Amino acid sequence: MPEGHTVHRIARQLTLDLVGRPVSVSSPQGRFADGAARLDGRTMLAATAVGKQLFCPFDSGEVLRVHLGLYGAWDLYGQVSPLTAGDATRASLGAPRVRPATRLRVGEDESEHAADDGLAWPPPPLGQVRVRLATDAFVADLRGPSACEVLTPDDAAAVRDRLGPDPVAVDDVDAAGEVVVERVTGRGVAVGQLLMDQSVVAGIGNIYRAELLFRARLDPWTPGRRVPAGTVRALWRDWAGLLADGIRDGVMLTREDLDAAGREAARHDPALRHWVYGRGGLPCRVCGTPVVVEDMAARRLYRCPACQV
DNA sequence: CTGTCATGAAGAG
DNA sequence: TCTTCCTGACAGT
Repeated sequence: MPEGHTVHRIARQLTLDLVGRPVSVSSPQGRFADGAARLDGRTMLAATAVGKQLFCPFDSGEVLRVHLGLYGAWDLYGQVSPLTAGDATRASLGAPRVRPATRLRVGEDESEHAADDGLAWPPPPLGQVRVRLATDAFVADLRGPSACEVLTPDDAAAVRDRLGPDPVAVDDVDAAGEVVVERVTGRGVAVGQLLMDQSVVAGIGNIYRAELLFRARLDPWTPGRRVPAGTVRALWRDWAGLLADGIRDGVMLTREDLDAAGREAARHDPALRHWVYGRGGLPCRVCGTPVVVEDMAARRLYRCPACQV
């Protein structure tokens, strides 16, 4: 499910297929009925991700805010615009009323696949759909979010202000990096915990956390104030690069050691994608020492006890 | 069928 | 640091 790259991809998708159009907003499940009624028929003005949060301002002056949490996902149907040149063959299959089809699950491991859905348009909601955003040609169904609410622009800005920098959302990447340097080196909390703190840096989840720290060969338990500023800058730049890759490819592939063939294999096999995440007890890909799994602030932490110092 | 686990984070104490 | 919320996949019975 979602770390930062997923939400940026969703923002791009909604920008292509909903922004600038009046959007039919409903809540098939009913739990967002009031919010849906306030937005229904309004034009979506933008769709923007900051960290793991999605903000969609409407011409009513209100802002839809969505956070997927641990389980949230979007299902897309109909004429789904290609996000990158690479998927160009697989978009908009035919006229929606005749051949709805492309169901594209975004949020899980993003193995997006088209599936023939039958004949009905609009497609019947699958599962508990909190909100449906629809045009004649495109449907986006949101299931299982931890947050889905309508905010005033001020309240939306307040939420954004509580977040640390997101490399994709900031104007000046280097200046934003200095903010992260201050927020990491100013505290005694473990750096592994600080990278997961959305008010320090936005968008990093458990997988990127483990992988960024391995790539830096840095022990996650190092207190923030013991991490050299240059190391934090390098972590920030690495995060910016990994996020850009994830947005482009739709996959969290964090191994820079793979050649083109290796990367292609890893795209299809989650077991090949990471250095340490999910590899507890397995040999470190660099030194062979078993990867350690332990708890850090109630989340699973993966690290190589030999490489990361 | 049940139990377990998961890429998140708010809120209580 | 613990509990709670939300959903789905999968392993085991």
